[in-house]
This record gives sequence, structure tokens and C-alpha cells, in this order.
Amino acid sequence: MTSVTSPRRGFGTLTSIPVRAFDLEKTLHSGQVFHWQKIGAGYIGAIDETAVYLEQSDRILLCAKSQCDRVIQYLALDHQMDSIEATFPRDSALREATKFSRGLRIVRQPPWECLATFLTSALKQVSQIRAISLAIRQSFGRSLRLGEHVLFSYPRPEILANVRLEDLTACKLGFRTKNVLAAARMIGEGDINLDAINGLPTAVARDELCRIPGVGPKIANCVLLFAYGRLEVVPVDVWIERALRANYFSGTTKALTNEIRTFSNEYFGPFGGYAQQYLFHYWRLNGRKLV
DNA sequence: ATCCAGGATAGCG
DNA sequence: CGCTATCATGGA
Repeated sequence: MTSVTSPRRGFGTLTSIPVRAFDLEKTLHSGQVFHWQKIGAGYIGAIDETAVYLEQSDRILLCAKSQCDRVIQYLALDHQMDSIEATFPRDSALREATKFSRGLRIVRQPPWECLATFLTSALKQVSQIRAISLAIRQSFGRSLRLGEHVLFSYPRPEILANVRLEDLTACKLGFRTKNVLAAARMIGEGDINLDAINGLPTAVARDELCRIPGVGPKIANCVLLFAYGRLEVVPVDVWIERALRANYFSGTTKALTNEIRTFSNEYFGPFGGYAQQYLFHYWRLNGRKLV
């Protein structure tokens, strides 16, 4: 970190963090977090209960000096991308996806908002997940001022546990409403301890998360990867399944979903979560061109 | 209009 | 165990 500072209208004095193999926009728009808003050359959003402004130009990331440590942690700027990518299997599909997605980081998201957000993600498009996240934040979150802007934190489980069903339904969660309420209550009552999951082996942590209604293997894996830093975990969604079918099972017409799941968490290695996210990002933006 | 979306689950055989 | 219908809602 350097002492270079730079003033930005309304966002106070910003500090420069040198970064490499990092792309802010890719990271914030890769289907991990859904609440960041583009403002001019930068982004505003909440990291937990703190309002943050972020702006990147080339190999410099700007943020408020007092928030540097938090930002570095959240954006996982400490990940050694060269070492991580060196562990990838060397096939052409992943190589292409890696070239396209380089700079994307797997963030360290607060567990509760990650869990709740992915509970709302089932059978929804990214744009709708985003709309739901913003609606829940605006309806029940804490308002945070940032210069002339107002943004909202994700409401704590104790808050959501006590909202009226119809008020949450108004956020367009559809059939997922009752699952979010149930999750908020389990955590509010201490039946599930999200902090304690940090200390559990991944398989045990996954079982624990799956006790929550609406959480199955895929959503549990998303939370393990995006909130608990289990970088070996590979969530398999419809996009990844398509990408894997097309690139690794092209001959076999009827590869079972189960086989694909088994394959994915053995083939991609100790940082399979990153490989998965690169493939997801590439495949989602480029359709089926990659074969 | 019809199909699909970063799935999970109860209910079948 | 494996398979299927179903769950709200909006976008393509």
C-alpha cells in the first residue's frame, strides 16, 4: 500500500492500493455479489455494514484510507493468482476461460448475506437476484450515507426473522420467501451458528448448511466458496453443467448430473472453485461458442 | 405464447 | 436409490 492519495467528489480522500491480476468490474459482476452500483468511474456498495466507494484505474485501486484493510480482505487481493492458476488442469476450455476471466477474484462475503442472497437465487436470473437483493436491502436494511448517495446494508437475520411474510413477499422472492424466513429464524435462535462453521471441515460445514430449508448441494457450495473461502469447492449450476457437458463430456450423450458433480470436484484440483468461476463467467457471457 | 432462470424437495416406484 | 412435478416471477 502506498501513501498516494487522491480526492474524489463526495467520497473524501482516497488511498491507492496497487493491484495486479485484479479487475474490479469483473469481480463485482461475476455472479457472486449482486448489490454493487456503478457511479461514474467507480462503484458504491456495502461491505457488511460499511458504505464503500471503489474505483480502479489500471493497476491502482482507490478506496478510503480507513477502509483499506476491509477492502483488501473482501476483494481477496491477497490471493496469489499465479500460484492458483498454475494448479489448473491444462485443457483448452479452461485455458480459454482463464484468459477471458483473469482479474476476477473470489470474494470473502459476509456469510449471512451470502447465504440469504443465494437462497433467493434458486431458479432466478442474475438480474433478478440483483433486484431481489436491492429490494430486501432497501426494505429492511440499515441506510448508509456515502457522500450524496444512500445505500443499504443487508438486514441481519434477527431483523428478517421478524418481518411480516407479505412485506418480504413484496420483494418478489416468490416461493423462496419462506426459506429466507426459516433461515433467518434458525440463525436468530442459534440453531445454526454461522461463525462456528468457520472451524468445521468442509464436508461437515456443507451438511450443516444443508439443514436450512432451501439449501441443497449447490447453494451450500456457493456459500462455502464465496463466504467461507473454501476455494476447492465447485458449485454446479445449470451454466457449469452445460459448460462441462460441452467440453468434457462431448462424446457421451447422457452424462448424469451426478457424474458431472463427481468429475468437477476431482478434476479441477485444490482451487476448483476458481476454475468453476472462470468457466461460469466465460460461459454465461459467451453462450455456447466454446467447444 | 412458450421456455427458461447460479435449485430444492416431496412423492413416487 | 433414481426419477418427476412443482414451487413464484419476470426476462428472453
